[in-house]
Amino acid sequence: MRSAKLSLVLRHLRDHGPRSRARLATDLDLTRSAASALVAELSDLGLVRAAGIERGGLGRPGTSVELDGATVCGIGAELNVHHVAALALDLSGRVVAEHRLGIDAQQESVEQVLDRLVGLIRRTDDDVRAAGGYTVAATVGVAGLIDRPREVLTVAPNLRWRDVPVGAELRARLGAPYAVSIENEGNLAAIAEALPGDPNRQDILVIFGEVGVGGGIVAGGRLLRGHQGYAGEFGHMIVDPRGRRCGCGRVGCWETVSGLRALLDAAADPEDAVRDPALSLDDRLAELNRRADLGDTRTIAALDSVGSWVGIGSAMLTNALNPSAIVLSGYFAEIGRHMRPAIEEQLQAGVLAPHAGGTRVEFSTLGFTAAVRGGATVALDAVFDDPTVVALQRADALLGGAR
Amino acid sequence: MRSAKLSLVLRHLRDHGPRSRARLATDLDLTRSAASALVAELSDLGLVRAAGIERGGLGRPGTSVELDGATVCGIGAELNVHHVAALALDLSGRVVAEHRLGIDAQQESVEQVLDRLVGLIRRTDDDVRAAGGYTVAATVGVAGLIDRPREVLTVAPNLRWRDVPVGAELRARLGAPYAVSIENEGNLAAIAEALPGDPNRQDILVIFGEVGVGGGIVAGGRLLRGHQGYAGEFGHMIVDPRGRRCGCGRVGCWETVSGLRALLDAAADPEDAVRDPALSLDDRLAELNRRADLGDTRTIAALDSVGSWVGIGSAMLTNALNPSAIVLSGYFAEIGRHMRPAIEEQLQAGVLAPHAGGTRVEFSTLGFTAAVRGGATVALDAVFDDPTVVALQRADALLGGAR
DNA sequence: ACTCATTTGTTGAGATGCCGGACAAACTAG
DNA sequence: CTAGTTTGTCCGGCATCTCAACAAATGAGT
Repeated sequence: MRSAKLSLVLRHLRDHGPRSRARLATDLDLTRSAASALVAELSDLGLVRAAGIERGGLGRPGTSVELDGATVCGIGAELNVHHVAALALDLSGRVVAEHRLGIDAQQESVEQVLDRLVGLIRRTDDDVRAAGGYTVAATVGVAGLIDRPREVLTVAPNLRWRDVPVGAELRARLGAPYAVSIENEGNLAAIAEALPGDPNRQDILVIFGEVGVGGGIVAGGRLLRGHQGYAGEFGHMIVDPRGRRCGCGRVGCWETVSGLRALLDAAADPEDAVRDPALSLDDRLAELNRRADLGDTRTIAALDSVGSWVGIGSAMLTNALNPSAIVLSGYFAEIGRHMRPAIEEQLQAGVLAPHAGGTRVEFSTLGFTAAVRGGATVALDAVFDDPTVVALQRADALLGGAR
Repeated sequence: MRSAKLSLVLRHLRDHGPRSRARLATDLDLTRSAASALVAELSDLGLVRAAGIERGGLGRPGTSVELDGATVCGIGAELNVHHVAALALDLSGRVVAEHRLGIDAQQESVEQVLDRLVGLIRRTDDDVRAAGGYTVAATVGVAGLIDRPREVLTVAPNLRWRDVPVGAELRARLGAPYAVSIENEGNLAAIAEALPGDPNRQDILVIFGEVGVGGGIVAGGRLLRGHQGYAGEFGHMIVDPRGRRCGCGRVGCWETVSGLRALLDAAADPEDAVRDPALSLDDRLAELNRRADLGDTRTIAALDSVGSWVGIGSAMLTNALNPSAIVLSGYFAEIGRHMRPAIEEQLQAGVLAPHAGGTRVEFSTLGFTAAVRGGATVALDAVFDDPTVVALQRADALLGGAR
C-alpha cells in the first residue's frame, strides 16, 4: 500500500523525468502534502535527490526532484557463444561499470564458462562498490531456452548445452547478497528497447539477428514470457518448408533465410573476405554496407532477398501482435538501412490492417549491449516495484561486506 | 485505494470460489478484521452474500461468502455476417438472458443491422431488469478490425463495411445509462476461454475458425490487444505464398488452407450436400464427422491436410508466444478431434522447445457463444476493477428508469 | 457429558497515512 | 514596489488498517 505509492512516484520520475513535488501531485492525482511525504521517504531511502530549481514559470519556482543514481545499481549479464559480458546500470540509467570477454563456449566446459561469467559479474559488483554504491540484483541473459519456473537452461543449440541449472549454479558460485535470476537473451534485448515512458515503445516486437535469429515481445510495456518462458523464439518459425536445413535439425526455419549466414552466402563467394569468420563482424558488415552504397548489384540483390524474408516473418508476427514498432537489432541494425525497402514492402503486402496497422520499422541503437542493458533493467525493477526493499538491501550490503 | 482492496477480494472470490472471511484473510494476507470489513462493504454493495456454513474442520466453522449474482449483470453482444446475438451474464457467471437473430449483413444496410443489434441488446437489458437486476456495461464484438483508440470499425471484409464508428452509433441508438464498448470478435472469444483462476488458461492462444480464421491471445490472464487493437488476425498470416488467393486480396493466407472452405473443398465434390451453403453448418459438419468415423478415405485425407496447416500456423505462433494451451474454437471444435493427430504432429515438428514447449491442444466447449460470453466478461470487468462503481450505477438504474 | 483446544467472526483501541485547508516562501508581471 | 501566482510544509480530521481481546461454535479427549 505504502510501497505501491512510492513505486508509483519512482516510476513516474523514471518515465517522465525530473519534476517538482507539485507537478508530481497533479500528474499522479495526489495532494501536494502526500507527494511531499512520499518524496521525503524516497529521499531517506537514497533513491531520489533535489535536482535544481525550475525557473521560468509564474509563481514560486519548484524544486525539481530526480532519481538519485549514485547508490543503487542493477547488474545485467550475458552468456553467449562468443562472449560473456556484464554491465551495471544505476537507477537513472547511467552505465556504472561494463566488462566484456571473448570466449568460445563450444571449446570450453560448462564450468569454465560459468566461472568466467561469475568473474565478470564479481568485477562489475566490485566497481559498483568502489563507486560508492551497491547491487540490488543481477539478471543473466542466456542464448537458449530458459524454463522459467525451474530456472533451467533447457536447450541451447548454439552453446551446445542441455538442461543446465544456470540459475542455481551462478547463485552457488557468486554467494552474493543480491538476487540472481536468468532470462532468455532475446527477451532481455526486447526489454532494453522498450524505453520507459515512450508511448511508441510499449507494444513492440524486437527481432535480434546474428547467426541465429531471436527476439522478444513487449506488450503493454511488459515482457511477454509465455507459459514457461519460451516466448520470442522467432528464428525457428518455419517459413519456407522447401528451403534449407537449419542448425536445429528442421527445414526452412526463418533464421535460415534471414540470419547472418543467409546474407553472407547470398552476397559473396566462399573465398570472399566478408565470409571469413576470422575477421571481425563489424568490419565485414561495414564492407557490405560500402558495396551496397557503391551500387554493387549482387550485394543489393542479397540484401533485398534477405530483407524480403525478414519482412515476410515480420508481417506474420504483426498480424498476430499489432505492435507499434518492429525494432531490428543485432546485425540488422548495422546493415538494415539497405533492407528497409524490402522489409516495408513485405510488411505492407502481408499485413491485413491498412498501412500495416501503423507498425513502424525501426533499428536498434543499442548495439551489442542490448541484452545486458535489459538485464540490468530487470534487476532494477525490484526497486521500482517496491522501493522499500533497498532499506533491507542497504543494511545487508553495509553489514555483510564479506561474502 | 479502498476500491483496490475490494477489487482484490471480489476477484479472489471469482477466481477461487466461495470461502470464509478467515480464509480470505490468510489467502490475501489481510487481518481477519480487514477481511470482515471488506466483505461487509461488498455485501452492502450487493456484490456478495452468505453461502452457507463450512463444516468439517477443527474449531468454529466459517460462514462461506460467495459472489451474489442476482443483481449485477454485464451484457456481451456480437455483430457477425450471418447473425447478431446478445447475452447477459451475472457476477457469478450465470447466463441471465440470451438472444440470437439470423441476418445477412451483406444484404442489409449498416443502419438496419445496427438497429437489429440494438433491439437485441435492449431486449436483453429488459430481461435483466425483469429478473430484478441491472446492467453495468455492454461490450460488442464485431467481425472486423477495431481501431480501439478511435472506437471505429476500420475494415470488415466479410461484412463489407469500412470505417464505421460502431461505438458511437450504438451509444447514440441505445442512449443507455451503462457504458458501451466495442472489441474484435476473436479477442472476445479468447477472453471467454481464459477461465479465471485456472492456471492452465492464463497464457493461451485461441484460434477461431469459420469461413475466416481469427482469434486472440491471452498473456498472463490479460488480453493482448496490440498497439491499435488489431492483434489476433491470425487468418491473414501468409503461410503458403504459392497457394490460393484469399478474400482479402492476398495469396496464401492461413485461412485459405485452414478455413472451413478449404476443408469442404478438399473433402467433397461441388455437388456434394456437405458443400451446400443452404444446409445448416452443424449438419454438414456432423456428416463429415460421420464419414470420418466410418473411415472414408477422402474425408480423412482432407482433415489430415487441413489439420497439418492448422498445426503449421499454430507452431509458428507457439514459437513466438509459448502458450500453455492452444484452444481451437468455431468449426474446429466440432470436427477437430479428427484433426488432432495432424495438428499435434506439426506442432511437435515445428516448435523449437522440447515437447512443443508443453503447449497442449484443446477444443473449445463454448460453441457459438464464445464471443458474447467474452463480451459480458469484459463488461463485468468494470465491477471487478472497481466494485464501488455499482453504488453509482445502482442509483442511476433505479432513478433513471426512463431512457 | 463435560472440558479443553481450536478456529471464526466481531469489536474497540491505537497507529498510520491521506486529504483539506491554512500559511509562509519565492518568484513574475505590471 | 505591489499584487497575483505557485510551491512546499504544517496541522487537524477522517478513513483504514493492525493488534489484541473476546464471545461463539465446533471437534477431540477423557
